[in-house]
Amino acid sequence: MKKWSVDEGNCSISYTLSVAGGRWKWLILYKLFKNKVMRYGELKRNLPSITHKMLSQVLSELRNDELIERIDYAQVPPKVEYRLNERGNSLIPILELMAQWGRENRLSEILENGSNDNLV
Amino acid sequence: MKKWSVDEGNCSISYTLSVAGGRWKWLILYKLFKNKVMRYGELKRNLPSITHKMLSQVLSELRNDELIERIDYAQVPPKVEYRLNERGNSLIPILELMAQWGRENRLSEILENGSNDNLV
DNA sequence: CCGTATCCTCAGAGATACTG
DNA sequence: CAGTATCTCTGAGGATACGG
Repeated sequence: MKKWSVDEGNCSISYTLSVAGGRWKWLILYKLFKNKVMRYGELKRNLPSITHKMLSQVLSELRNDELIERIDYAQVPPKVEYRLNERGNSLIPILELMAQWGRENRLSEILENGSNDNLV
Repeated sequence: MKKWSVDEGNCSISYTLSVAGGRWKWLILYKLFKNKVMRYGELKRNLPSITHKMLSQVLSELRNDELIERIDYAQVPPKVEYRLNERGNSLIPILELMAQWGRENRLSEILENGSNDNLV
């Protein structure tokens, strides 16, 4: 059985989750959306608790699912950039709503433990 | 380390994912949105590959995160219903976009293997 | 700097049985 | 019917090293 079934519940939302689900994908897509284009190491630094292996694995999956584009400058030392492609860009409305919902619904926690400014 | 960090990347989208992330939550929220109110067994039947334990665990988490409401009719045999509460309803725009994106972007696969009608 | 391969661990998910 | 507890075990994910 495939872990993130494309058809679970005969529901089109399952397909969306099958390409963008999991712990990291939405987050990475959002980072790429906000920064337009990012290098591998830049992404890594922006996601403190992702591991090397995880990041390259997830980037590879996103590429296979045709959501991002990989630009290899074929130089030494290597320089590789990632950006959303057209299909990836079509997810932006979802990303923006998710971010907006997060901002609005964290209010309670912010009131508890103080400063959580400068969130993107 | 908490698995779905609320703050990963200092990004408000992380909070959204911390309450609605994972393999099942968006899907369950979507089912509740479409059907307004569902019994436990009804949900179970609608999600073929979720296990008994998983479903009750996830429902419990959604309840703890104040996204759904549990109505116990306190009768024998038991009858329990679930529905989105107000906070849960505020996720509907996201759910609708996800479903829409899924419908539109599955086209390629549909063209390959034929009939995929009647998807919600 | 970027990416992959290998090994290994442990937490998450399944199976099953039990209770109200 | 709805939910919990226990036990087991698999495989996702971490650490590490190597390679282009």
